[in-house]
Amino acid sequence: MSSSRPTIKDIARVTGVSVATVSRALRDLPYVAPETRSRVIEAAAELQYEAHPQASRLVSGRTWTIGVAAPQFGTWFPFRALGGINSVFAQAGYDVLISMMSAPGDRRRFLSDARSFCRRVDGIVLIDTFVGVEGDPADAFFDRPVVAVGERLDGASSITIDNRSAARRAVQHLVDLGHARIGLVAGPPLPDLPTPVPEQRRLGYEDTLESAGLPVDPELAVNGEWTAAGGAAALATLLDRPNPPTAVFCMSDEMAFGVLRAAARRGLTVPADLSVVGFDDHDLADAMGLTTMRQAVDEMGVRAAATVLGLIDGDPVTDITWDVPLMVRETTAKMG
Amino acid sequence: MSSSRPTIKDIARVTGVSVATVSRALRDLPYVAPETRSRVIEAAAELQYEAHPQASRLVSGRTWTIGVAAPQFGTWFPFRALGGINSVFAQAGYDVLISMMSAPGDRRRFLSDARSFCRRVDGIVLIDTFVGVEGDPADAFFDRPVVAVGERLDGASSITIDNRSAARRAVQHLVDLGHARIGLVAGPPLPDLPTPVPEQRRLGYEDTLESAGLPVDPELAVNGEWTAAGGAAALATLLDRPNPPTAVFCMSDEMAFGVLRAAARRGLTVPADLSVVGFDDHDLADAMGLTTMRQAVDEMGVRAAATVLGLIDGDPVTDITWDVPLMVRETTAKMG
DNA sequence: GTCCCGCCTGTAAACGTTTGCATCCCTGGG
DNA sequence: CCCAGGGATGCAAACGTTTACAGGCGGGAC
Repeated sequence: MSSSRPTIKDIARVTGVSVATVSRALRDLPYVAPETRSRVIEAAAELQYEAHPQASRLVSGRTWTIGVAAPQFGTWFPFRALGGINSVFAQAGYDVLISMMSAPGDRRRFLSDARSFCRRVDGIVLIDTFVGVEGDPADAFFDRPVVAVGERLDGASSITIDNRSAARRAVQHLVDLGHARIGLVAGPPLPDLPTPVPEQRRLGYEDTLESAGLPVDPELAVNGEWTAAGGAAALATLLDRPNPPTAVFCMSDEMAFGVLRAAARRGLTVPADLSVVGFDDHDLADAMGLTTMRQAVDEMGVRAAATVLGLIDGDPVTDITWDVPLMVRETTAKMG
Repeated sequence: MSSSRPTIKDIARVTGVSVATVSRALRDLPYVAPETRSRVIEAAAELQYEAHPQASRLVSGRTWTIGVAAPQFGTWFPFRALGGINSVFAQAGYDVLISMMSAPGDRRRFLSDARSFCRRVDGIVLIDTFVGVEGDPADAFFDRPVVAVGERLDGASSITIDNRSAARRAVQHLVDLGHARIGLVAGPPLPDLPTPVPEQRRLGYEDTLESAGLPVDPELAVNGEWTAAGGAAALATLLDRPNPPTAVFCMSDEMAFGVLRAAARRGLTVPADLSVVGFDDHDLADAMGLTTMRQAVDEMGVRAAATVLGLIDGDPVTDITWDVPLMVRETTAKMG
C-alpha cells in the first residue's frame, strides 16, 4: 500500500468522485463537468498516476502496440525502416513490438505464431517477409490490419517498389553511357525467404539489354552472396572471363562496395576502367560516390506506419508504389 | 461466441474440470493428475487455445516482455546489438519492445517516461543511452532489472568496453609500425547524448603518443561528423596541414571508410602512403580490408540479454568488460 | 407548473486470467 | 478402526481498468 503505484481508485478517493468519472475525465470523454475534470487531472498529476496498461488493454481490447516483423539479412535496410516506423508510432503514442527473423526457421515460426502475435498488437508492419508468396491472403495469418513493405499482399496495404523497372533504368544508364558489355552481380535466392526480388532485378537487367539490342550473355551474370565479400568475389569471376565487362550492375550497394574494392585491387580505376551501379542507396553510398538506385527506406517506413494507423481508423486498403530514382554519382562514366 | 477465440472457460467446459485446474495444467504446475493434465492439453491444442496475454499479465504481474532502448545514430551498432538481444529473448519466450531515440529530445523523453515504460516490461536493456552520466543510479529511473550496454550504471548490470585502452592499442599498433606523425579523426560530442566515449578514445590516443615519446600535436587531431562524409572531410583537413600525418586513427569505422575514399581521391595509396585504423569492426570492415578494433556487438547483445534474464531470476548485478581485439588487415603498414 | 431532455455522475458488471483457501478423497501408520 | 497428511480439485476473490445502464438535477418549452 505504501510504495505501490496509485490506481484509479486512489484518484477517485482523493477527488471524491467515482472511478468511472475519473476514467472519463482522464480520457477526454464527454459528459464530465469542466471543474470536475480539472480536479481529477490535477490529482492524477499530483499522485503521478498512470493507468495500468494491461488492465485497460484487457477490457478495451486496444493494446496501443504495433508489431513489426523484420528479417535480419543485412543490417541496413530493416533498421532504417524501423527508424522511420518508430518515429511515427512514438508520436502517435504506440509502443513498437518487434519480431526479428534471424535464424533459419524463424520465418516459418513467425507465420505459425502469427495469430498469437496479433493478440498483443493493434496492427502489423511486415518488412520483406514475403508472406504472400504461398498464395494466401493476409487474413489467413493475421486478424489485425497489416501493411506489407516490399511485397504486395492480398487483404493488406502495401508499400513496394518496382524492382524490375528500377533495374531496367539502372542498366539503361550504363547503356546510355555507351557500355555494351554489362555485367550483373546478382544476389542468390535467400534460403528460407522466398523472395522474388533477385529474379525481378535480373529480369530488368535483361529487359534493357534486349531492348538495346545487346546480347544477354550468361557469362556476364554471376551470383555472389548479398555482401561486400560476395560482390568482390563476383567481380573477380567476371574479370577472369575471356571478354570481361566494362560496367556492372549490382543488385545491392553492399555488393557494389565489394566490387569497388575488388576493382581497385585489380588495378582498375573506377569509373575510367569500370563503371559500377548499385541498388539501395546505402548509408555509405553517398560518401563512397556510388551511383545507385535510391530506395528511401526510412521514408517508406514512415509511410508504412502512417498507413497502419489509417487502417486502424478504418481507412481502406491501398497499394503504394514507391519511386526509385537513379542517383548518378561518381562510379559511372562514358565508355572509354 | 462463434468466431471469437476460446477462453480458459471453454477448455474447462470441454474437459469437465474447473478453470483453476486448466490454468495449472497448462502451466506445468504441480498438483494436477497426469491424466487430467493430458486431457486438458489435448483439448487446448484442439481448440487452439492460447491464454490472453493482457489478462494473465494483469493478475500475475509478469509481462513476458523486455524493453530495449536504443539510439539511432549510425544504423549499425544498435541494430546489430538488437539482433543478438532478440535471438536470446525469442528463445526464452519473451517479446521485445523497443524504444528508439532518433529525434533530439527523445532521450530526455524516454528518461522521464521511464517508469511508465517499466510497467510494460519485466526487464530493460539500455544501449548507449548514458543514463548514468547525470549521477543517478538506475533505480532513480527504473523499477525493473536493467542491463546497460556501453556504460556503467549504478544499480544495473553492464556490458562495456574499455574505450581508452582500446584506443591506446590501436595507436600503439601504428607506433609499432614506425609511424611518428599520427592523426586523429575524432567524432564530435553528440548533441543530446552526453557520452564520454569520444573523450576516452582521445585520451587513449594521447596516452600512447606520450608513452612513445611523441608530441601531441593539436594540428593532428580534427573533429568530423560520425559519418563517412565526416571522415573524408577530416582527412582533407589533415592533409592540408603543413606537415601531414603518415597514419590516422579514426574513432569509428564509418569515418575510416570516408578517410579511405578521401585518400584515394587525393591520389594516396593505402597503406603505402597512409595507414588507417578504425574502431568498431563494422559489417563492411572486413570486406574493405580495414584494420580496426573489434567490438563484437552482436555477442555483446547476446550477453546483455542473458544477463537481464539472470537478473529477473535473482542473479546479482555484475559488470562485464568486453574484450576489444585489434584486427590487423590491409590498411596499415610499416612506415616508409 | 409540468414535462422532457440533456448534462453529469455513480453503480456494477464485465474483461480472462491467476491464486489463496477450502474441500474431498485416498492411503498408510498407529 | 481412526486419524493424519498430502495429492487433486473446485470456489471465488482478486488484478485495475472500461463501459452499459440507471438515476439525479436543472433549465427551457409549453
